[in-house]
Amino acid sequence: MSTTMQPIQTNLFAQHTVNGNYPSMYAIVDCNNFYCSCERLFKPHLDNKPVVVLSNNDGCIISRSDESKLLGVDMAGPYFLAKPLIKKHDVAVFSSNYNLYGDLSMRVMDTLRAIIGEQHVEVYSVDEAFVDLSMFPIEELDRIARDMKATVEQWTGIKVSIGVAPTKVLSKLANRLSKKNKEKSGGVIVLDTMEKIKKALAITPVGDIWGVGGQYAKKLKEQWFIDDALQLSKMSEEFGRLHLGGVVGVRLIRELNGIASKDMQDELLNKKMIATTRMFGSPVGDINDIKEAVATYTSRAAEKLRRQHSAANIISIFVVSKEENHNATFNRGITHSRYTTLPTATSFTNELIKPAVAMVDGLFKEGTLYKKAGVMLSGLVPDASIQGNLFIPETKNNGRLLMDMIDNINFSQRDDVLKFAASGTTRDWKMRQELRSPRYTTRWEELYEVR
DNA sequence: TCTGGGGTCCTAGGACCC
DNA sequence: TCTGGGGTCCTAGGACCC
Repeated sequence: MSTTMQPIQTNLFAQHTVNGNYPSMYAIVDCNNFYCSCERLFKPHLDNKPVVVLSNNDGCIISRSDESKLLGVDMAGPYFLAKPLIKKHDVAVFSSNYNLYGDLSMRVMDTLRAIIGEQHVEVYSVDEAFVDLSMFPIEELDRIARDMKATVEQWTGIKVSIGVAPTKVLSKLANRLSKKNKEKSGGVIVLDTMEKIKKALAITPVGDIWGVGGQYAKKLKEQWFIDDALQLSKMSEEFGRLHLGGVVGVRLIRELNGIASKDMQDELLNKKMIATTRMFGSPVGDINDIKEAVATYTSRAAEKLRRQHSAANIISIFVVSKEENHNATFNRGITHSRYTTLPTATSFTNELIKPAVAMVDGLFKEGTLYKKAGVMLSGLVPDASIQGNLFIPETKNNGRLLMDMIDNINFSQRDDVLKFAASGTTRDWKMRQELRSPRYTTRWEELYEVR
């Protein structure tokens, strides 16, 4: 081997830089402990106090403030296991309040769009957005990122961390490091030289790379002794193809080497699948309760469907039974599912509820307890009944008007004021949400009072 | 007693068609 | 005596994400 041989990423960077600059630079803007921050925004007395937010049904912990993390409260751990610790340290606990989080998320994203321009912002999740900064000179990026952070925090009250790098995977890596050492980074890390990138890769465990989950991390360590991101970055693209999910793995290796392989995506306006699934508040053994739940989830899914002006060709439902011979560590239950291909694509709640409820009969077993059910709509196509279509009988168009009316009323109330009879009215199966905070920003009667 | 919900992308393999 | 090959669609399942 000749001594002039360079590590592979050196060569790749050399090929893909222009005048020493990188052709692309992405920022990931990530809200810190988002759900906890939202809860705190209206309860200033919780600043610097430990806070956690629970999943639906108060099952798992899905957001922790820094103080809770320090106390050792596990992420995604079951609430009941953490309860002693939470009690002992007087941690503030909230059921999730998605109306509130959705509204604050929108404000954060609108702020980013206002600063950088709509076309350069890609909303990635409720608390994260990629921002394309390729058009700015590289030496300006640190200042721009810090300005962005300060503005978002000032306008919305939500604290954010920012990572900037030539690819999305590297920007996520930078973002993670900025959070690990907030004092030093000030919540912003810019990886704008190869030296910085290498250093960052070397101190990132392979399982903390965006796109490497538990399965891959285990495999990489056990079979190839790959522990950190720098080691993985030196593997060939073919290695990625063979062992990390085909083209997904190839892209991952390239991104680690500074070659942007995940483009900015247009806002995903139309989903390809729509699901509404829930755990029950307590196990359910009555077929009529299951039918009510399925009908309700179908209504909700159909609303989502109409909101994106789609119609579904396929509806499937599933139920999860409580496992009888369960052991303590693995009690996930068994999933039973059915699907129906509809005669024509539809977005009408009543046309979807009928087959959905009918499928329950095929799945339900007397004497079994169920803990979860769900409805999925797929085979989505544009909704032909949206504009009055001459070739569709008039009754069909009336159906569309009825759906619009129901959606408008329900949307304005943000609740199920109008629903179909099949959804029932008792709802024994409803999820628990004992600890929900008021929906300050979306319900008039729950508005935050300033004194 | 008790462990969320809603998505994405990709691949393999079978069915079917010409 | 002897039975192709390529394309496309669909479904199941595995991985990942927040």
